[in-house]
Amino acid sequence: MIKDSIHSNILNHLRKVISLTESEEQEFTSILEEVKISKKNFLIEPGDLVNSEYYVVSGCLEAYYLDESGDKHIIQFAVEDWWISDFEAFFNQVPAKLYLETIEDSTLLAINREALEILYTRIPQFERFFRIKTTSAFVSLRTRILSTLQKSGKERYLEFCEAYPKIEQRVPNYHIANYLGLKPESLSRIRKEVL
Amino acid sequence: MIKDSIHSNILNHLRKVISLTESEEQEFTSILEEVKISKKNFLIEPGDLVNSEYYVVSGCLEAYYLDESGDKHIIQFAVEDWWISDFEAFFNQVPAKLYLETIEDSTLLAINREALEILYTRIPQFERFFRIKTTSAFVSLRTRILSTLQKSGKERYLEFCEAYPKIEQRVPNYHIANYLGLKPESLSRIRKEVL
DNA sequence: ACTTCCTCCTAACCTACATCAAGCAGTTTC
DNA sequence: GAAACTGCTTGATGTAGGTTAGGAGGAAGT
Repeated sequence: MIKDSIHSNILNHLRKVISLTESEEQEFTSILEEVKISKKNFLIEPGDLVNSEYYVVSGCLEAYYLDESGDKHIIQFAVEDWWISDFEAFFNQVPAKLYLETIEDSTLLAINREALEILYTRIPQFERFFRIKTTSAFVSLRTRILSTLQKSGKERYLEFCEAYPKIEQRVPNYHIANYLGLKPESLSRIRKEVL
Repeated sequence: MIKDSIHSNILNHLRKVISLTESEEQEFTSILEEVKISKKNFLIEPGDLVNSEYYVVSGCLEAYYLDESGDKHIIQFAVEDWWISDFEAFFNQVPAKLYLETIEDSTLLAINREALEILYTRIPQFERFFRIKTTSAFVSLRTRILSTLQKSGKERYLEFCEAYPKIEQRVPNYHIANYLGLKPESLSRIRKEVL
C-alpha cells in the first residue's frame, strides 16, 4: 500500500543499526507524521518551539544561522536519508536559533519529542539507535572543525564533493561556498582550478 | 576526611544539574577512581581501548590528533571541573584516535563505562545528567564551527580569552594558537595588537 | 655556574582568500 | 519579448595570516 512506500526508506535506515520485530517497526511508524513542504519555505524559524526532528524522505533542506550583522552561516544540509532539526532547541526545549529552510520541494517524516520519549521506554533499542546517531554527529562535527581550522578552501571543497556528492550536484554554488566558509567568487575560482 | 575533599568538587558539579539523595551520591562516588598523573604524560594514545571518561579535579590536559603529516591539532583543553576523554572511542568502543596528554600535574576522577551503564539503570537521573552534558558539548562544537568559519584570528582569540580565562593564563601560547588554528607567530602579532 | 631547552617575540617576504566591480547566460515575470 | 532576477564567472586590488629566520629571557638539567 501507499503507506508502506513512504516508510520503507526510514525502516531500511533503522535496520542498518538495530533489528526490530514487525510489531516494533509498526509501533515506530505509527508515531511518524508525514510533512510535505515546498521549495523556499521555513520549517523552523528563530524563536519557534521545536517539538520534532525530521527525517528526509525526498528533497533538500538547509539549517542556518543569521548573525547580528545579518550574515547567513549554513550549519547543515540535509537530503534523502538524513536527519535535521534545530537539535539544541529540540533537546533542550529552548526557543530555536536556527532557520530550517527547504531548497527543494520536500517530503519529511516528523518525530514528536514526547512520543519518542515514550518509545524509548517501551523499546530501548531506539535509545540505542539515537545515541549512536548523536555520537556520530558529534564526531563528524569534530572532524569538520579540524578541516575548517587546518585545511585550504580547495581541500575543503574536494572533501565536501567526496563526502556529499549528492549535495554538491543539487545545491546552488553559493550555498556550498557559505557552508565551506568561502565567498562564491573564491569557490568559483577553485572549481575552475580543479577541473 | 580526605576522601570527602576529593569528591566534593564533582558532587557540587552534579548538584548544579540534578538533585540526589545522600545515598545516591555515595553510590556514585563509589564507582569513581582517583588517578594522579604528572606533567607531559599520556592518559590515552591512539589505538588504546578507552574504558573511562575523566573529570578533572586539578591540573590541565589537552586532547589532540596527529594527522598523516605529523601535524598536531588540538581539539580540547580541560582544567578543573571539566570532562575529557576520547569520547568517540569511549562511546563507540573503537580504538582511540586521539592523544590525551597532561600539560600540568593532574588529579582526575575516572568513571568506568560498565559501572556507569549499571548506574544509569539504577539511578536514571544520571542518564539525564550525561545526556544534558553531551547535548551541550554538541551545541558548543557547533558554535565553535561557526567562529572558525566566519571570524578572524583576533576575534577568535578574544572569544577564547573570554570563554576560558583560566586556560588562557595557564597554557603555553603555542598550544592556544594551535587550538585556534593559528601559527604562534600570528598569535603573537595579535596579542601585541590587542594590548 | 654554565649550558641547553623552552617559550615568546620581531621582521621580511609570500600566498590564499576577501572585496569591489562588472559582465553574461538562463529563467521567470508581466 | 523586454525587463528583472538568479546563479556563475572574471579581473584588479587589498589584507590576514603563513613562512622563514633569528634572537632574548627564563627555567631546568648537569
